[in-house]
Amino acid sequence: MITIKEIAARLNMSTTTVSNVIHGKDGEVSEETRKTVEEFLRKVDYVPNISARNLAQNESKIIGVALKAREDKYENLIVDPFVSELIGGIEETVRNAGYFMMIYISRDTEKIMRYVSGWNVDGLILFGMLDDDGIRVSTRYKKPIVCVDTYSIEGLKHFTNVGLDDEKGTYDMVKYMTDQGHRRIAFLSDNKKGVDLARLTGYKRALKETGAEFHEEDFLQIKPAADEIEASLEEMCTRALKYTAIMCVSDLYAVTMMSALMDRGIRIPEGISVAGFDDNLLGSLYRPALTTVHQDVKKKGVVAAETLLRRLKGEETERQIILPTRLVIRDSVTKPRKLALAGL
Amino acid sequence: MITIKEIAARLNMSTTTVSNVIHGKDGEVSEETRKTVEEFLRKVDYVPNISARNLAQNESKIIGVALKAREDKYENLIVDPFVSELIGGIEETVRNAGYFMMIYISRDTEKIMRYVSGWNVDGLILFGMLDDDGIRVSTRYKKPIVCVDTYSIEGLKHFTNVGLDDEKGTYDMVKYMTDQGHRRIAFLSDNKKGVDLARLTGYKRALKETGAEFHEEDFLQIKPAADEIEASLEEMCTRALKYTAIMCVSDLYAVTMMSALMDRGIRIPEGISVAGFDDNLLGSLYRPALTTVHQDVKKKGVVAAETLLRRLKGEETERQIILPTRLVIRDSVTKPRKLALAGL
DNA sequence: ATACTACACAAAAATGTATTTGTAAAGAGG
DNA sequence: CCTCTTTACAAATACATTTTTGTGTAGTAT
Repeated sequence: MITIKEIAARLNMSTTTVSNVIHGKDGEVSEETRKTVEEFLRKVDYVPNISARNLAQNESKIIGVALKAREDKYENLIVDPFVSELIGGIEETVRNAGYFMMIYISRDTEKIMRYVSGWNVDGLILFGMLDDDGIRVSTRYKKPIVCVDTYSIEGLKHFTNVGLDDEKGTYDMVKYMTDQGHRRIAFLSDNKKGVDLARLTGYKRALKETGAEFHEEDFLQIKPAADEIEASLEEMCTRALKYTAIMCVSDLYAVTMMSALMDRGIRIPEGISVAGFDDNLLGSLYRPALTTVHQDVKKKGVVAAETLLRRLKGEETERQIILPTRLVIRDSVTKPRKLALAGL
Repeated sequence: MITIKEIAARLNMSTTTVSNVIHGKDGEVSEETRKTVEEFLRKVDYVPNISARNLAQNESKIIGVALKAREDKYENLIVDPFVSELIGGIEETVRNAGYFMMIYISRDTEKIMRYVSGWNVDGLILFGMLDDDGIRVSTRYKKPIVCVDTYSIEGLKHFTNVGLDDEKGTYDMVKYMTDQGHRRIAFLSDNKKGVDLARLTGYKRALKETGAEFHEEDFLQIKPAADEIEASLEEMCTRALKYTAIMCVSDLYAVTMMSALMDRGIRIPEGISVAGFDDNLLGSLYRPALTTVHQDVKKKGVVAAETLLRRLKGEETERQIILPTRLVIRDSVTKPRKLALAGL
């Protein structure tokens, strides 16, 4: 790779002049030499060394995306459709602004932050990082941070968050179900933290408005780990018979559940109605097509990145940006059947 | 961020000594000073500046992943399940070897290669880049390149390729179908290039062995662009009636097709058998569960990355690495029905 | 006692930029 | 004609490392 220095030498001028041409500092350089240099640059196909530039300017033009891996889910987070769509949105935005995206995945937040400092990353987008440990580590980092989908109280104090009105999402959907006549509605998820908790809360609120009461047993806790999923599904299906509808915390679980139910001879939606949350390809291609709560994941990434970029330009930004949800009515929810186990 | 220089100043020693401790060059430094330095390093939480290191060593510890975006598919490539799984495999491998992954997506190969040189990327993984233009640009880059799934003759001359036995994959599946008694089998894809061509070839070969002849009309060309997909699906479904089975070039298309057919009252597999290729989550969760050709996409990424890393260590590697496929028999293919339009 | 070697560290150079400071030459204003 | 400013460029410095070369001291061999 040819360097600015070498170019300067070959043209018998100083690096300053070449650098000035490259940065289009007109007025600092005569029309004639500008042309000479520009022509030469094109001829030798000059590309500036970014490491050197970073060093000289003390900025990296890198946006870091830090993902804390969870034990039980996918062994590799990027494969999660949510994550890949999110990253897609970030990448596109960041790239168009002349930045690069660098992804860090680990369970070890310390390690993540070492990379981040090592590369002198200009700004950081956090996903799934904000447990107590993650917050402690992240606050040490003195550059702009935006996090996605965090409900950590402590985290919200420190960082800008881009999230979703999760609570309203499930509220609207469960309201839609109760309007259809459903009264016995279960909620299926694998945990009760963060996003899942918010969705659970919306479900409870809508349920309460019908006068129905939430019992702990209405929470179907699925175990997604590969060695437990089959047994878990078996249990879910038996317990599901007591309900006319299931509100699932994600499309993935909704589709998984529908398949498990159909495998056991239960028809969807005639037997049980099932609703999802996210609005993936998965649910739209499935038959019956999934009734679900739409969120624009890519946009989440775009907004997170845009917000970060604005912070990098010195602008102040909102502390919380909440994206809206929207009901997508398809075929997996209908009016309730008579209860299979009537009288329960 | 504290620098080596500052540390040296504070401890009244030279940067050389600190650097030697950091790099564990025993024998170059006394036991005592080593301890002093190590302790101090820990205390101030020193992290080396990677840009500076890159500059000094003329290596970046970055593995670039270059993806040439296609017009008609997803607006953002990372969202493609294949791509995200591939990237997942690469990221994991590369990270464990102490490298970083940097993704470049563009339709403009020139632009991609400018980034690559700018960052002084140590090695490159190419996907979908090797059209004529891409090859011209890529061969200018003088560091190791590994490409994934390329069938470009010219490309194979220049670079190591990690691919799949696509031809055998469809061959095996179509053989399985003909063994079940199918004779009229269509092939569904959106193009006839590269991977798709190889899969088409395998299909033709298996077909030929039954004595059946391939007619151009047996190739169902789907148009996946958002504004054409509906009309295209309508056409596909009508044309599909002349067959007892469809070999689809991907799980995504298989599932899309199954839904379209079922929406028109055709039962799968009783009405028409459908087979896919890739073995996604999509197909395994669908009902009827998709009979498909399995490939290990993540492994493709891992192998590509490993091969590249070996090249970086100076090892010679094979020019072509072909991963195997495997039939996954589920529920979407069964023995043929009587032909709906018998006598055609 | 002299020369050589090993040790432990320091000083300096190099990596490729950007930026700051410096400097001739030309032109303008009085 | 002298001073001041502008123009167009050059030289030097800084960025944080790594690497090469240098140096003083102590120990060892002759």
